Amino acid sequence: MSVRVRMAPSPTGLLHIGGVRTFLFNWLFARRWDGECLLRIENTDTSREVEAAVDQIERSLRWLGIEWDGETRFQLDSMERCGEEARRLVAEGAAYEDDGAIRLRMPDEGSIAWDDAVKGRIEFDAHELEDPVILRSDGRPVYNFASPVDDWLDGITHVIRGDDHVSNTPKQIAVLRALGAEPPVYAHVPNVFGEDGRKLSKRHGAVSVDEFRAQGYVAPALMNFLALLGWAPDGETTIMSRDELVERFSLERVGRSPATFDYAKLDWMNGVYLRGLPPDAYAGTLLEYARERGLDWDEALLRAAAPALQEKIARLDELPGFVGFLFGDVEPEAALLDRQTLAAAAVALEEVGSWEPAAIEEALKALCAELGAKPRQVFAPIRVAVTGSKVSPGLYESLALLGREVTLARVRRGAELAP
RNA sequence: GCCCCCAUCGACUAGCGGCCUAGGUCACCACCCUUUCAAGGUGGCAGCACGGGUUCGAAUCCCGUUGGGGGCACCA
Repeated sequence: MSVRVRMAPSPTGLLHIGGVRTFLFNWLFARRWDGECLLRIENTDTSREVEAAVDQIERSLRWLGIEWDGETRFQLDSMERCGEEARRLVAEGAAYEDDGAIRLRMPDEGSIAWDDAVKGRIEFDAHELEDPVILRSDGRPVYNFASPVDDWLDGITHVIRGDDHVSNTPKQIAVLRALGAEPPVYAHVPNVFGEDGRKLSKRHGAVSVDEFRAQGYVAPALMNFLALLGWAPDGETTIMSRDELVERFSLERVGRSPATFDYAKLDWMNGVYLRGLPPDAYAGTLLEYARERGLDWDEALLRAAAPALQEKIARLDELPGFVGFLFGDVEPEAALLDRQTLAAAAVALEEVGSWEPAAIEEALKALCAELGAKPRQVFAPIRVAVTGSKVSPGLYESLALLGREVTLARVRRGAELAP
């Protein structure tokens, strides 16, 4: 039997990163076993809000590189079928009417148990299980009924979901058994926590895929990081491509204890991916990000600046801080400037023949010798005058990129501004 | 309150009875490199929650305690 799983988001709010991690495990598992991965929206109504949420979910998943098979499905579409099945169960005596609603008859004796693919055997005593409502008095199915019915109808073989569903599972198994269906394999993966050990929420930082994207994380890095949250192929490997993740993924190696989301490690990993990009792919990434952020920057200039940046930033949102000076005026802090150094620098730079990094370096080195000062002393005020910041890409490259005219103007202005 | 789950460095984890003097990665610290910031290099700090068992031998198995999480809807 081939594998078939489903990603089942509810269309409320933004797609949460914890949920995405669960979806990733589903997708990885399906790809690993050459199976199918469905996308089923667990909606109970159709509205503009739902539409927007579905759109956001699909966009986020696509951006991350998690694709699904076939059309997006909607739980709402099987509502009628759920009603029919519920009435069938009543007719068969497996369920009964109660105050207009329909309840499933749970066993009075024994227990309901299953071998969870990540948590091992889980057992619930029948005495603890009350007869759950499966159809509301208004005829709409309840989640714990609609979900297993859909799983059955869709031929789902493995239900991989957050472990907050553990206590729903006996009810769903009972539904399936009453229906005469074979329950799927269940795999309950631990949830992801924020740094304070509590549920990952907004105040910990980015939580939706859109936010991670806006902060300048790249999809392969985020995928790699997410995969390692609660799963590890061994004790050594950390950087893995999409293909490698697919190849090595297994449910058996998913941990049973919850993991904490570590933003610092994500930053590091994002830097690894950014640095590993081929030069033009890197430039393309910068460009795309700048456009998404609404920065109307000159393409050629940004591309030219890319190499000077690649070793510098771990997240794309550091971009404006590093190369913004190339695309707009700067306001240097006067206290960081030095009149004498800048005046001398202006003279030295005027004499540079061909305006390129090597020649600029030569001129500035000579200036250091002339002033009898360390490069760090001489370069600091120049950097501030030209880039408006104490931190920038390499000075020679920065000046070369900026051009002779603008550079000289800023150096001279810096000399005037200096105390 | 009842039920279920979980427990290795600050974080992610490897470990599935002897390869453990507990390994890797992030973070942190120190040093090196260095025009800033990074990147890189070298070294370092740091952990089996606690208490009982089982065993020749336990991070690994069992029980209890403590701590954390989740669930107890005509929500999903």
